[in-house]
Amino acid sequence: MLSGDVPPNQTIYIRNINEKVKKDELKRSLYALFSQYGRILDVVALKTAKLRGQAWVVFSEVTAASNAVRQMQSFPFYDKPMRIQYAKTKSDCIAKADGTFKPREKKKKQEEKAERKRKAEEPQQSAATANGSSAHSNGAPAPSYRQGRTGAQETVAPNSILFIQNLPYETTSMMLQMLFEQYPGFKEIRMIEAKPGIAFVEYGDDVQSSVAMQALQGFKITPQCAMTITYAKK
DNA sequence: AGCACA
Repeated sequence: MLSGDVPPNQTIYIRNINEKVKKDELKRSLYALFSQYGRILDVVALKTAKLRGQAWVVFSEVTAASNAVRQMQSFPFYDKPMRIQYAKTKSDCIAKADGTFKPREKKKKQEEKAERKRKAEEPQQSAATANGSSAHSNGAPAPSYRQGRTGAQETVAPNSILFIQNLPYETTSMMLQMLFEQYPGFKEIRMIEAKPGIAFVEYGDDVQSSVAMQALQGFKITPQCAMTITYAKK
C-alpha cells in the first residue's frame, strides 16, 4: 500500500492543506474538487490546533476514494500539494448508515460534561434509521448527479478551464457569462462559431473552476438541455 | 506531521 500503509477506506484523509483558508470555503472547495470521483457523503474539517490543515472526504464507494488518492495526490491546492491517504477509521456518517455507529468513548475530561448533558435528555433511539442514508451534512450545494459516476478511470485532471457541452443552439456568450461570472476567479467565456453547443470557460485556477463546475453542473438553459461540464483537456 | 465526526 503506497499510501502510507493505511488500508483502503471510503474516506480519504488529506493533510498539508493551506491553513489560511476558512473552514467553510475549504469544505466547499474540497467538495467541488473531489465530487468528480464519486458521490461525496460528507466533508469534515476542523480548525482546532491539532486538526487544522487536515480534512476528511467521505465517499460512498471505496473505488472513488482510491481514484481520488491516486489522481489527486500532490495536487496543488491553495498553493500547497495535497497529501492524501485513506482515513484510518470509518467515518461516523458511514457507521450511522450501516448501523454500527456507537457514540464514541469520552476522550477528554472537558468533553465529558457535554456528553453528560446529551445523555440526560436522550429520549429513545427511534429504531427506524430511515433507509436512504441522507448525505450532505456540509453546506455544499446539492449536486446534480445527472450521470451516475462510477469512479471509473475516465476522470480528467482538474483544469482552470472548463469544457461545456450540450448547450442549446441559441446560447450566447453573454448568457454563459451571466451564469459563470457568479463564481470567483471567472476570466472569460470562449465559444467557437463553427461549433455550436459547446464553450470554454476560464477561471483563475483549478479550485475556482471546480467550484463553478460543481455549482452549475447540469444547469438547464432550456428545459431540454442540461449542460455537461468537464475540465478541458490540457 | 498531526486521523475527526460541534
